[in-house]
Amino acid sequence: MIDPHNHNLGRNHILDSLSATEYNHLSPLLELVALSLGEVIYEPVDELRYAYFPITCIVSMLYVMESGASAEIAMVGKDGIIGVSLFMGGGTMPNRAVVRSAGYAYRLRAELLLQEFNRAGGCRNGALHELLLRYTQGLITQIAQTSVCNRHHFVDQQLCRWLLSSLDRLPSNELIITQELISNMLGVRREGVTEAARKLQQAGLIDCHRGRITVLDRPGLEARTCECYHVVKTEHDRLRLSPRHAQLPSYIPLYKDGLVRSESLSNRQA
Amino acid sequence: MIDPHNHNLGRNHILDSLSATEYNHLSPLLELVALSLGEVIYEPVDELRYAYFPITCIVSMLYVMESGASAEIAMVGKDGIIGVSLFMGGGTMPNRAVVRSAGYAYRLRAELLLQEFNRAGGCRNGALHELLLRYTQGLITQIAQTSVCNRHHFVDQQLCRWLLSSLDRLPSNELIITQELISNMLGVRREGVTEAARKLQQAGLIDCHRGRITVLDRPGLEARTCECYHVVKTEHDRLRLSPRHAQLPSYIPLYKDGLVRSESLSNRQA
DNA sequence: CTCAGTCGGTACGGTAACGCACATTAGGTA
DNA sequence: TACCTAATGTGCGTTACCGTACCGACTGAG
Repeated sequence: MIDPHNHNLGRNHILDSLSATEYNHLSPLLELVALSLGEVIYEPVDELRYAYFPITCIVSMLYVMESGASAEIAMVGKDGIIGVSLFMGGGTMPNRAVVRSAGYAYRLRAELLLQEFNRAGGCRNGALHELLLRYTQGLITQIAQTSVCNRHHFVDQQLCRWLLSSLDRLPSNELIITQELISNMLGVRREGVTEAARKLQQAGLIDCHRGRITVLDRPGLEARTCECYHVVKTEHDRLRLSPRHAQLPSYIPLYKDGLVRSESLSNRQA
Repeated sequence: MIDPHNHNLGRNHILDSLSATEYNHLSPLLELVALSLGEVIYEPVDELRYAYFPITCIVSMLYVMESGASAEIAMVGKDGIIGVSLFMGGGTMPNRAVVRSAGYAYRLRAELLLQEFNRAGGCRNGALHELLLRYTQGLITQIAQTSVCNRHHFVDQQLCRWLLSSLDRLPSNELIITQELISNMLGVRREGVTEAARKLQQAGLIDCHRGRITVLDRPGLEARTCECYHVVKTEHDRLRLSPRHAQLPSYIPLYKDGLVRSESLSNRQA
């Protein structure tokens, strides 16, 4: 069995943020598992038996509509955990978690996660408690920004955002995924993704090849994506780094004089 | 000063779910405030000084883009709390919270909220801790479903969803809001809302009149809205009612054989 | 009452994305 | 090798929504 720690595959950010004492306490309980493309971690009504800490894989939370159409709600990789409903108290979530990039993850039995989550560190809650909640706040921002992006931005921009977000969670610059799959994540037509990808390829930013996308020019993608990517990334980094109370982000996109600025709700200017 | 408890204005669900002992401990710390339309509770980088428990008001969390365009991320009324970033650990959130329906709320100083949140009940976390986290999970579902709705559903359906969600948080069947404002929440053109509202009015479901919308036929709206409303409502009720581990919802919309059902990611059928 | 400003209704050309149909090509398999 | 399927590319009519413009009507202030 491989050990990701020795193979330089990168590790899970939440686990990495634990103190040595805490990690040593937890590590014998973790089980390394290989997750393959398409594997379903949970369905809408499933009570989770495990929480997953991805290392090299990426898992998508996605909602599948009655019509069969779908949309990705959030993606989780080495930055996070699958199974927030365990410690948030709901037990289940009305969406599906599916592996969309094969790789490794640690898994932890649900009851053990809860035990660690509720373990008091001194008179307060423990480190894992704080880490998980802070990650979940970042997840909220990711979901919210996806919503905004769905509303206002072009497929081209959304594809850039999606590629960049994926890249941030992968060890290389290569994505193993078909355009059809991406279209299911973005909730658009497959042809729309093809069209957008063609533009990026013509601009020399990516190379598409039968279920494999190689990113050639990351800064180029960053220049083409919408603000949504940056908002989520900045917030994510802020929440990851700040141990207790986060410092303000250097990127402050919202102090435009838009809708509902101060007193009046109706002072909108473009 | 009015006391909402005596005026039958309804109360805040989170506070209501506390035991008598816990509520009595908290209640002297709560301050009743009147919030007026357009008031901004927090801006993206604001450290919150108070958490707000709406009673009769509705507060929207909305993101305002660089261009000035906006989109509502979630709405919070008597069902919830404004200020999740306080106990989730991030301190701030990259969006704006603004009062979009005037009314009353209790507010609680941030440090007192945190104190209560972290207060252990026996060997475990306290009731408020659990209530707040469970509410936050519902909030996640609300945000996620808004994202899905933005992607896939018509403005007509979204307007129905929005009206119904608002209605659930209001004491009467009357909304005091302009169509322009609604368009800012939904992130669409004002004319789009006018058009959709006209259809609903012609169908006899609502009555629009200069910044005032009266809902005449709630079931009619429910029949016209998309699944998104029901998903959020069902999940919300489930999370509110279940004290520890939630029972399964009676409404299970996701067991269609859509995308990424079991093994294969690419077995999509409409 | 008068007037100004807000709010809502209507129209029209433009366009991003859709639904569908079909051609092409790469890669694995017999 | 030949074949078959999955993956990608392309075209075309349709449509929901956009941007803009303009107008009528209601409301509240003076």
